[in-house]
Amino acid sequence: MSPPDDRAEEARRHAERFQRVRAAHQTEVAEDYVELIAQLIDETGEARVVDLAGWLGVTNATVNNTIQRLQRDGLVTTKPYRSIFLTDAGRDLAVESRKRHDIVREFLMALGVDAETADIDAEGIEHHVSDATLEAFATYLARSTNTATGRRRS
Amino acid sequence: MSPPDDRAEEARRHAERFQRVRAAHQTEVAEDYVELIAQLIDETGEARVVDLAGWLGVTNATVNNTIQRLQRDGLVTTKPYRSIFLTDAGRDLAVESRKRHDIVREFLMALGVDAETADIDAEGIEHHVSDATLEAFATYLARSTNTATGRRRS
DNA sequence: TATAAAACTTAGCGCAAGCTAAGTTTGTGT
DNA sequence: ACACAAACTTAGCTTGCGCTAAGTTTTATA
Ligand SMILES: [Mn+2]
Ligand SMILES: [Mn+2]
Ligand SMILES: [Mn+2]
Ligand SMILES: [Mn+2]
Repeated sequence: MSPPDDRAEEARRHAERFQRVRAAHQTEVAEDYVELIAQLIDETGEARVVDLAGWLGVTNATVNNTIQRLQRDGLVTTKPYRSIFLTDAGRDLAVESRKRHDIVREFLMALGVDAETADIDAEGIEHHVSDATLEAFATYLARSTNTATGRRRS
Repeated sequence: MSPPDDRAEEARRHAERFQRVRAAHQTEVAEDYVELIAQLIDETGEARVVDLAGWLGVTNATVNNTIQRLQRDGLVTTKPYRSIFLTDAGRDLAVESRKRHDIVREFLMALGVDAETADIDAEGIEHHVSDATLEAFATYLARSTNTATGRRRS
């Protein structure tokens, strides 16, 4: 059973999965940054380097480097010594990331995970959840919300 | 409401979460490698560089570099031009990673995610699931297995 | 308004993780 | 046994993403 060809095919698919994970890692920092930038702008009026550094737990210099990459990639704009703004693409990515992040966090809590743990785990998990899985999370969430509200499923 | 002190405290905790995610990323490659090495040894008798490269979707040279790091970190042993072995620490990490990986994958499938998507997402999610969350996944899994077997919850 | 503090940038570094190209060793088949 | 193929290693490169230290600009305050 399982001739070498099947085995090779299995390896190929396995490798494909890893390539997807590696790709996700490349967009991860961008997602976290734009999400945070959007939040800071909404809540405080502006996103400054020093704030991002404080909220992310990295140095100002690191934020600067990253912002340059994000600018290169068309997600933010900024002028020397001025605060950071999102481009349309950046704002879109921020909204999508935020939505995803919230669903993951709420899903974990609905499953019975405590809030602090849900916050921690969601920060990492959010970047590895496909649309299909997010859909499944949202469905579970809707059902458990209904249940909690007193409704019952058929 | 929410004086600056509360805000600063919120930022501190937010930063802490990111530091945890960054830490998880540093162990991620090691986990995937030892898990795969264990599997190859179990299924084929040995783990060779060329096989790892094929299953991971990277070049032989990359595998070599990584194996050197893993050896430096005490997870594997290997001699020039020979195949790769796990140390006790490596084997322990492999077993734990495999268990975690399986629970995540089965949990996603139990939630209604198709097998291929579950395989892809689990490959990334597994590294960001705390013990508490894994516990919650396992609990859900046990419950849904019972349900599928015909039993009903009280 | 001058000075000090805070914020921001730049320079220069390190490590992880990928790559290609070239060389070495091992294993196979005739 | 030899030749060739396959496997493995090495050298040298790139990018991402962290850091510290030093310099520049802006903002606050005395
Ligand atoms: Mn997020
Ligand atoms: Mn995140
Ligand atoms: Mn795994
Ligand atoms: Mn993985």
